[in-house]
Amino acid sequence: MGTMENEPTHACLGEQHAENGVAVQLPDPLVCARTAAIFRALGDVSRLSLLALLAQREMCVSELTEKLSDNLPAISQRLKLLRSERIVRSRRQGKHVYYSLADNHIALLISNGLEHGSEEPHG
Amino acid sequence: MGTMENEPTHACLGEQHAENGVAVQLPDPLVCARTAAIFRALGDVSRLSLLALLAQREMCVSELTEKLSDNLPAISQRLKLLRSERIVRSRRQGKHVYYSLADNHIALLISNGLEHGSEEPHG
DNA sequence: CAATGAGTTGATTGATTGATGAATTGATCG
DNA sequence: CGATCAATTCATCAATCAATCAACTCATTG
Repeated sequence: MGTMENEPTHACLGEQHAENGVAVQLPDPLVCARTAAIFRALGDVSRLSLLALLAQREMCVSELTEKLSDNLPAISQRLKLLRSERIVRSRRQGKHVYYSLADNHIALLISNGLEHGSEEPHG
Repeated sequence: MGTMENEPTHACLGEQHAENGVAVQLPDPLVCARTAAIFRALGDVSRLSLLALLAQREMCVSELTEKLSDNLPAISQRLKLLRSERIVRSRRQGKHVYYSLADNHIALLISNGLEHGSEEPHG
């Protein structure tokens, strides 16, 4: 819109904000982007349910379909998205394609999240 | 399997899927829903950048606005959403409202995520 | 109590995104 | 090879979501 580039609408006029003397460092935009992408991928009930199963053991698409009482193309779509974010890995064996969590870091992220979700009293 | 209700489009016909003999337990839908909501809230670059700042120390809305070079209403909106998910807490002091991460569990979730996002080579 | 600065709320709009089902590929076996 | 089961891909449509800005609240100060 304006030629005024990036002018903040509001700001504490002239106030010094380092009240406690501790300077903060801006997060790396690239790191934030990658991390947010992962969180976004985990932030869907269907996908998270799927991952909660894969956190227990490797499973093929049809078994996931069966356990989640959903249709196979839907599961496959979700797995594709999760694989594009390197959250799951796939391995073909005959007619079946087996999926598992990509690494232990992801497994921890998921179990920590689920733990938090379990503990929450309510709201 | 009795009636036609909820018939999956595809399934491994008659195959036994517990090849390794380990039964999986379905995740609690309520836990999944709450956890997914938290992950979804973390899964946005603007919100995550904001949280990365709050992970360092408590800050008021204007300081966040300044550090993130954004406009105040936008920041406030994001904080509102994060507060509704109990990810941040707010505390008023005079004209200023100070925000911080809601609890240590959330702080860990965020720092673990960012750590993962830093390590990833790329693709 | 008027003025000002800090923050919130509400409504609208544009962009993402997830669900769905048909068509396609890949693999095994008779 | 042709049949069949497993899985992926593609395109469309509806629902969700984030940005934006004006209007409003709340607290302080002159």
